[in-house]
Amino acid sequence: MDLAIVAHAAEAGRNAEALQALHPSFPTEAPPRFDVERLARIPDVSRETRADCVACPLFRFSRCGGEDGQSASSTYLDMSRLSYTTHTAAARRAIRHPKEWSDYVMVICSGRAVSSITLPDGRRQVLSILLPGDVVCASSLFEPISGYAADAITDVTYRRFNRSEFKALLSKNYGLFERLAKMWAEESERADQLALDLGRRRADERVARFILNLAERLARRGMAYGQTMDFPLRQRHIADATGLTAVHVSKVLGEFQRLGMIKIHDRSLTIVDESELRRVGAPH
Amino acid sequence: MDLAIVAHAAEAGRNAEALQALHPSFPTEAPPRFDVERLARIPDVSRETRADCVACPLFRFSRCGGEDGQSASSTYLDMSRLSYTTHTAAARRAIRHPKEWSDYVMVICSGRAVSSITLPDGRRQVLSILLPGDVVCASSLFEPISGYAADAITDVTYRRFNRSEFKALLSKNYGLFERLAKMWAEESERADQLALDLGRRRADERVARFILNLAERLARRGMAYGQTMDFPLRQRHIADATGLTAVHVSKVLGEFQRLGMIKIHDRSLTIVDESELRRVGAPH
DNA sequence: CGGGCAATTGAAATACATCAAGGCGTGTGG
DNA sequence: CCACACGCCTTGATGTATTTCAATTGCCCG
Repeated sequence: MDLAIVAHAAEAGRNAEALQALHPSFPTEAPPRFDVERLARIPDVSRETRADCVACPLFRFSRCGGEDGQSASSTYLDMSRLSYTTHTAAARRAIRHPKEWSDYVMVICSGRAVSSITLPDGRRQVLSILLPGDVVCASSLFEPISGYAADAITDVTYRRFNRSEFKALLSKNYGLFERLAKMWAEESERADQLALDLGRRRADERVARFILNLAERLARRGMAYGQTMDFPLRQRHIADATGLTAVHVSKVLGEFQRLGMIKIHDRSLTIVDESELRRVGAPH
Repeated sequence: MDLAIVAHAAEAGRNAEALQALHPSFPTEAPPRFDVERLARIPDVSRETRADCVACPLFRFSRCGGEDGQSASSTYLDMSRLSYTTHTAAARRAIRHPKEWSDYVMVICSGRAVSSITLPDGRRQVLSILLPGDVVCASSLFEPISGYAADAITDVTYRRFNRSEFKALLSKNYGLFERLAKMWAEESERADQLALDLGRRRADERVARFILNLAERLARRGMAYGQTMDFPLRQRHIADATGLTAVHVSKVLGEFQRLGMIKIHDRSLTIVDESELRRVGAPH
């Protein structure tokens, strides 16, 4: 779930040096591809934004007054009042423990993570791959929740916002609520599609769709280089996301590569034959 | 998703006879078990409510100022301004077509229905069994959506509310928004649990949990008679809800009955050995 | 009475899991 | 710097849960 606006807007009006100190890894997340024309199309915001914000993925990939034409200026300014703290988690460490009932909402700033549910016997379902700008657990925006784990895949930086502050802001700002409602709808659809995938699609379809989905989400953030993307995921992650075993994922991926549909190399993935991948990814 | 409050509150302040004319099937949904003590605990609302509202499941099963102690009075009154129309759908007919982009939000009043997504090749995933008080498609509360079907299992009555009216009301009423946020959290959790079930549980676990979930939802509405509940579902519905085939569902249900865990007879289901069913339903 | 949907049951097929072994890269401690 | 352990990926053999196919029955409804 993109709540990029929350995290980004908090950034506005703060000191660039301080930000650099807080999370030096920020600018390295994606190659700096400053799209000046696009920025110019974003009303109000661009004029008030510091250079470091432009490099911040939470800004660049937000739909905060972006292309979709939402009126964002007032929302944007209001949200800058939210306070946050910035944290890091090393690769393979927990960002959020399943039993936690936290008063905070967490947003990923850089790196990759997974959110998942695990059964006592170890079976695990990952609900989503978390990318920069994603809220760690969407339903935690309004209520403290438990039962969800979030784990860093790569080194991750994230920010914690105070939930009650956020809600207080929300109560005064219907525009923000509108955006949230849209996000809810998207989030629900993603969850429903996941159920469809897990309940009714075969292994190769699931894996193909998983890759395509990830590619699209990255592309939307400008984090894809042509048909190539960073791919730090272990096959275990893919397996838990698609409801398969890691062994079977290995076989499916191997087959995809043998058929020339994708290429995986050195922690990056290239979609070679997109149309074929889409065909396997099957009936929309 | 319970949005009972929406449907019920719309009922307030209207004429009892007119209501009876509009949906004569209302009182027949559940045996009239008027819990006077419980009603007395609901602040404000009970005093202003007509007799027919008490019989209305949208009221009786709503959490509209109910036990959970939410302050509901102002919300309740505001919502009575929403207008609606009442409709019926015969068993096995569509309530909502997948391609529909409707300006309305639909709430089930009586009967049972399913909401589902279907692939071009016919594979179908049911996302939820709709009970009285449920919003037909939660994410349609804020945005028109498509791709979701809703079909009546039994004869169904439902109401259509105007989305923009609802949103307008919402914009003026933060209390209502709070309730919605809680609903969102619950809805998300249900979706996530569904993913876990479909991705990581075996057939018998899925079926057991499906039954237990349904029983609990019905019990919460006072629509269970001891351990027995109406069970108009076809095995095809269970199959599509659990990601299995109807044939396999038949085998699992047969086994459950042979083991004395449940009894299915004459479109009703009795949980005979609840603890065993829970054991099979497996690690919480 | 006929026809279609629903449920049951058994036999065969298959998709995926489980088990097991080997290789490769990487970090780590001697 | 080497040895070693460990996580990760691959591949083949085997096992099994679930699907598919098919035949039978009962039931409801026209």
